[in-house]
Amino acid sequence: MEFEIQLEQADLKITPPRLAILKVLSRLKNPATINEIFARLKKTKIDLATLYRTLEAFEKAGLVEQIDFRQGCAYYELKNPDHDHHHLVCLNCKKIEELEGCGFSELSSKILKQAPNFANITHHSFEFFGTCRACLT
Amino acid sequence: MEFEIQLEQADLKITPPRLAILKVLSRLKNPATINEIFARLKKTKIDLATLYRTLEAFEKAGLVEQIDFRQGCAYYELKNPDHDHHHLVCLNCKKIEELEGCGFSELSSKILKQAPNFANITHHSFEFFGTCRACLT
DNA sequence: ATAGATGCAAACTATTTGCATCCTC
DNA sequence: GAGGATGCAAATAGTTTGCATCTAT
Repeated sequence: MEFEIQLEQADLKITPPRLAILKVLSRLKNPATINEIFARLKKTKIDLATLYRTLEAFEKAGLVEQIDFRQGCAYYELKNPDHDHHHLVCLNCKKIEELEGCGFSELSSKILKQAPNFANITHHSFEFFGTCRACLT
Repeated sequence: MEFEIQLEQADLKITPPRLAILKVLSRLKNPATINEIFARLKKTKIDLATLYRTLEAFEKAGLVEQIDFRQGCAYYELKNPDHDHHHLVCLNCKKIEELEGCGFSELSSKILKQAPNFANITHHSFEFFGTCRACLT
């Protein structure tokens, strides 16, 4: 199975909670909050603390991306190295729209040239916020 | 005084706490957390709740920018419409380096073309995270 | 067998809210 | 004088941690 391989390659033990979480993440159409992910796991009873710890481990392993949408809680999505993309979020209804990528690798080296005190760039946030037409009233 | 004018133009009453907070903000070299700002206000005793409410009011009025640096708390800095810039943050020692702007207005209209469901873009996050040379060990 | 993962409960931190009082306009 | 601003205390929400038990390797 694909999920087992992902975990193995990330040096993470293959456990039922992790498989269930990966499955939920793989079915998301958009980044989701801990609570949204938790809700979709209801059938597979998993502790919230485990969910937090697992997502943290996934992030460290590079399997998951944590995103800040200014909603006071973190959003998560599976990381796909081949799919550089960002988001546009309606600050009113929280609708999330995907945007094409920013060309991170070139951007990153350009920035490093501008910042001689830094050795590398490992993460970035590149999100946009506004009002969607439906919320314009 | 300049601060009084800023408050007046923002339709905010001129009060001692607000002036003190503006003064602290104006002296920051980098975005600061609530606690850092609070610490610099020690002489002017202001309640934390007031600080939160004030910064929120300032943000709504466009005087202040709230930034997320993935540290679990918000950072704030005075907004300067003429100085489009972003940041590079060391995830280890939290050092903040300023980067030149992203050309937001052109970027924004480009993005709106890509997202027909959206009416406007009011905020964006554009921050980079990595390791500074001093933390490389 | 052992290191790491999980569940449960408790703790923590950042932030928000209710309300009485105070101050600016 | 009136409406908004402040301080204080209490509440909330998201997240983290300690620890005993369990499980994957």
